[in-house]
Amino acid sequence: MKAASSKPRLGSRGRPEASRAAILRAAVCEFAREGVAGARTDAIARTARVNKALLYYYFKDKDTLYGAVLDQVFAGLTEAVYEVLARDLPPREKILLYAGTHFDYIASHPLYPPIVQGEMMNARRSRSKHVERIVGQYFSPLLGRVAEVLKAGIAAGEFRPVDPLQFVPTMISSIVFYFLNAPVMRMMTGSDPLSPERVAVRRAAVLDFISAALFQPAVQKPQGVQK
Amino acid sequence: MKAASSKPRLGSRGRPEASRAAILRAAVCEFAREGVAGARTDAIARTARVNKALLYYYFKDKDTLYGAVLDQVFAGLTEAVYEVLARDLPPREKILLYAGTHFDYIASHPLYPPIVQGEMMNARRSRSKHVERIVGQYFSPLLGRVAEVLKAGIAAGEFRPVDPLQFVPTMISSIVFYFLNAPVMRMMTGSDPLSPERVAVRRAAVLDFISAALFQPAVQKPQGVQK
DNA sequence: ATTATCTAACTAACCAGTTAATTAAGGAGT
DNA sequence: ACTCCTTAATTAACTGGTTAGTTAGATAAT
Repeated sequence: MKAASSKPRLGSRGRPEASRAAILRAAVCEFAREGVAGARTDAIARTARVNKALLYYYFKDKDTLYGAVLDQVFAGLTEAVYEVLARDLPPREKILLYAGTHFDYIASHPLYPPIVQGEMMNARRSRSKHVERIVGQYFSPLLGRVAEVLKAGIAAGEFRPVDPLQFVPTMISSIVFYFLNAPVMRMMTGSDPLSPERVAVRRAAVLDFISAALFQPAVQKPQGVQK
Repeated sequence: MKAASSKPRLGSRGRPEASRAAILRAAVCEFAREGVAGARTDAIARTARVNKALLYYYFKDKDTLYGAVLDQVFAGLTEAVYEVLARDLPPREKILLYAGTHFDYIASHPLYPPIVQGEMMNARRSRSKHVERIVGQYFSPLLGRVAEVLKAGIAAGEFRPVDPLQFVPTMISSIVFYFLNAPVMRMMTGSDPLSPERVAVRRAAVLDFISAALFQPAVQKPQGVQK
């Protein structure tokens, strides 16, 4: 009775990190579904089974909470992806491994794409504060790392001479778009595009697309490629 | 003095279609920048230099106005793109012409991508009403048309045997993503990704990606491609 | 008793949508 | 050509529901 865990109903001092985490989790869900402008703090509090004032106890305001959500999203992705980018692998394998890892991370966190895309779109409204941080802290470094792999592959003659600044965004778009538009896809096909089978098919298609668009065709060194 | 045109300041009966059009134009801008939830009817009215009540005179409510904006966006794209899809051309030329036309339309209407993407993301909140219409009226038919071109090209042996349901979204994502993320790109590179030169570079890159990912490599019929 | 955690109830601002009045043009009668 | 009426176009000012954020206090662990 003295310790804890006898009260399933958290009184006034149920473990604090649990409350904080519940708020964050609920916020991820709400921001993903409704966007920054559409998200309601009351809804977040209700989902987290917590009084609304507690949001403001742990987070300065709605915008700060949103920032924390963004950090969680990007930190997770970055961690997953950097691990494989640090490995010592030939360019072909490395780029496919990176793409596959990025894909898998998103596939296992289906709430994240709308949050990321929502933030991308906030960037056009000057006051945004978060975008700048996200870009500097997560985006630019990631772009740089992947670009290096591309350059290495091009230098080795394994990749077609693409511009990394064009190719990396294209690659990422092919990974992310499917999940962003999954609801629309469901509407068109009737079946669930997020089912494991469909996701596996998409994964294969993405890697195939990247391979075909990037890898130098099998011919070793003919005269000149057609135009 | 009796006719019109002597009063630049619209009294109470300046040409009505002009007011309606001004509202729609302002709404496109506001919805593009702020999203459905973030858009403010007062802001639209202010931008259109019109009293807010006039929005409700011409459009039932905010959501109806949003629907009108969506229709304007998709009708324009559909018209531009269908024209080229109707032409009698070999698959390679047709698919590149389609992609180029789609790209050009978006490039010349930079406010549209955020609106489209915003609507895609609304689809996950069940009540949306618009999405269903948009998908049925514009999206599914377009996907079908482009898929036909792909199938023709595959049958003719000109294209790799891709799944149209995977490839078309990938293609569209490579076209659209650049414009969606232009603000972030500007942040990373410092220069303006929407300048005519940069857009031209992107256009070339997109068509190159599509060609490389889709077209059967020059070799006629070797044994087996390297898995 | 002090401090960290938590809540019910409140407030101030905001914002979609309404109302009732105003303005001008077209016509109908004279 | 002049008054009166009707109707389309337009607005200033208001309303009521919603929502971000606050306050003052409660609860328990130390």
